Amino acid sequence: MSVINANTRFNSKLTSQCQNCSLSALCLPIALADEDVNRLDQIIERKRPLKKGELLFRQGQEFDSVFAVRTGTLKTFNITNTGEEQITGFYCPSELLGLSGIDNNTYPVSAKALETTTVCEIPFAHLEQLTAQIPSLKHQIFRLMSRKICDDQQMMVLLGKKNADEKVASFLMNLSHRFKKRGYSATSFRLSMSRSEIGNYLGLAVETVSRVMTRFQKNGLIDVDGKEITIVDLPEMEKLVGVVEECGKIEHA
Amino acid sequence: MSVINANTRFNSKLTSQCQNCSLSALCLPIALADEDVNRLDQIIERKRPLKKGELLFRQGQEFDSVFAVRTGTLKTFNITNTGEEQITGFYCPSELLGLSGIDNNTYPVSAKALETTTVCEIPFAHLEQLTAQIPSLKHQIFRLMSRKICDDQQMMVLLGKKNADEKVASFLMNLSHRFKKRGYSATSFRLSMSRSEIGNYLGLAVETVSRVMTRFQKNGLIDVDGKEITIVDLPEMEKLVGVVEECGKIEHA
DNA sequence: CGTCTTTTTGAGCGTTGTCAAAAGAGGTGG
DNA sequence: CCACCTCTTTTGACAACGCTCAAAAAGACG
Repeated sequence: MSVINANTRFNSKLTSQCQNCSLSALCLPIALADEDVNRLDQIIERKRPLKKGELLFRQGQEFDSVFAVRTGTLKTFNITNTGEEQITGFYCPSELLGLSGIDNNTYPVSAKALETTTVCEIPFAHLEQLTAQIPSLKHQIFRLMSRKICDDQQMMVLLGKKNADEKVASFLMNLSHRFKKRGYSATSFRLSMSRSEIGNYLGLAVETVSRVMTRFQKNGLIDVDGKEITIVDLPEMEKLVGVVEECGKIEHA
Repeated sequence: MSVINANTRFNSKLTSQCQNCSLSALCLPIALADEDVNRLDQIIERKRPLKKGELLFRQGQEFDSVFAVRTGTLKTFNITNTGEEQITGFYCPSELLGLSGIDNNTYPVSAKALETTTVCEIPFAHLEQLTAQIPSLKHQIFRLMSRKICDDQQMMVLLGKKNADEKVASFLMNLSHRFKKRGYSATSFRLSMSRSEIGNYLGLAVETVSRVMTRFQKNGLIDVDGKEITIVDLPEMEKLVGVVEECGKIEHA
């Protein structure tokens, strides 16, 4: 479980580029001119896949790059002084992680692959240079960071105000929305994280997560088969989510 | 309690400018050339003071500007679908708010003055233009947003993992650090928010906040006199804070 | 000085965490 | 391919932390 060398490229020539990447519409939801996409392409490094459990970067490590998930899932987490881990986020394909490292030039969290995962590495210094030439790229980065702030604040509402049922429902519906946006089923998907990781993330004990999910199934809200989740009663689940999810709900141009 | 007109300037010529502002070192912790500070100055509007309870901006309102607090304090909050408010942050002098509005071009939260408060309004479109001419300003904005992401994640750890004692201790120590950074006493300060607002922010009932503070006083950790707080046993308080506060602790250049 | 709000304090209850153990899933090697 | 081991998930019993309700005390404000 060592941090993989940031310089290790993986078959760079053969892997798809931004133009061909099915995620580009999500990853770059701006109308970049072809030449601009090319310029972006040139700074992006496509790394060898991470195996389950491998670290993409480590808390305290010098910040170099932000990463876009291509396939797989990652979690980011802190290690508290009592030695336990606190998960601060899960990252699905098309999503960007590492932005929190800009401030101190150090990653404040570690990022670990939950399954075999491929990412695009975007050296931030290069990206920042490029924003001087492509103003819309700059705006896009501002927006991505702003969005992250919104999302985290919704998470704060979840942690501070919601009970166990609402937390679990919100978590599942959040994943549902994210899968839907990527063109996957909004009602049927596979959890790449363990119950324990869900509980950790939601501020709940594992047992509580398990109990809530079982009860949801009994009540016909969802169907659980191990890590496979099917959302059966979408309206009722939405109702449980409750509080307005300002940032998550609104579709972005 | 209406939103004040964003165009209302307050005595713009007479109020201090960035060069003279005692907060500039915090507000602009970068070595901007004099001419650059001037350019920044020109886009900043200094608004008339907000009275306690007035809104600086309202959830759902179109995003125009970010704001730097000059004096006073603000809170940002969401209104949940059950009509209750969820406070997402408190803002002290030199701190910037409104960044979460960039993403949707809409403020996802409302901002309300907790006391008489003055702010500098920075129209974001102008600021963004200016970043094209001043790369270090652009970097500074990236850093500020990155910092906000770090801070919010620390807040997520607090809400998800800490008990009532640790939450209250963390809250007080966080304020202490912020006051210290601004040159005020780290051990003696005035809370501009009510117990109810603290509880709301920390995910605790008012009564719990009150009880914890009373107990802290009994145990010689702090001294409470209404809204006046004195931190008596700083090491013990730091110990209670517990988990590593990666972002908050490190001093920024 | 009276009224309204905020804060404090007390009592009792409920949700969720902890502990424990069984059941299930996944991985390894013979 | 099955047996075995380990890790994860589920389920149950119980306890505790923090919430709710209620009322008194202390401030704030006109």
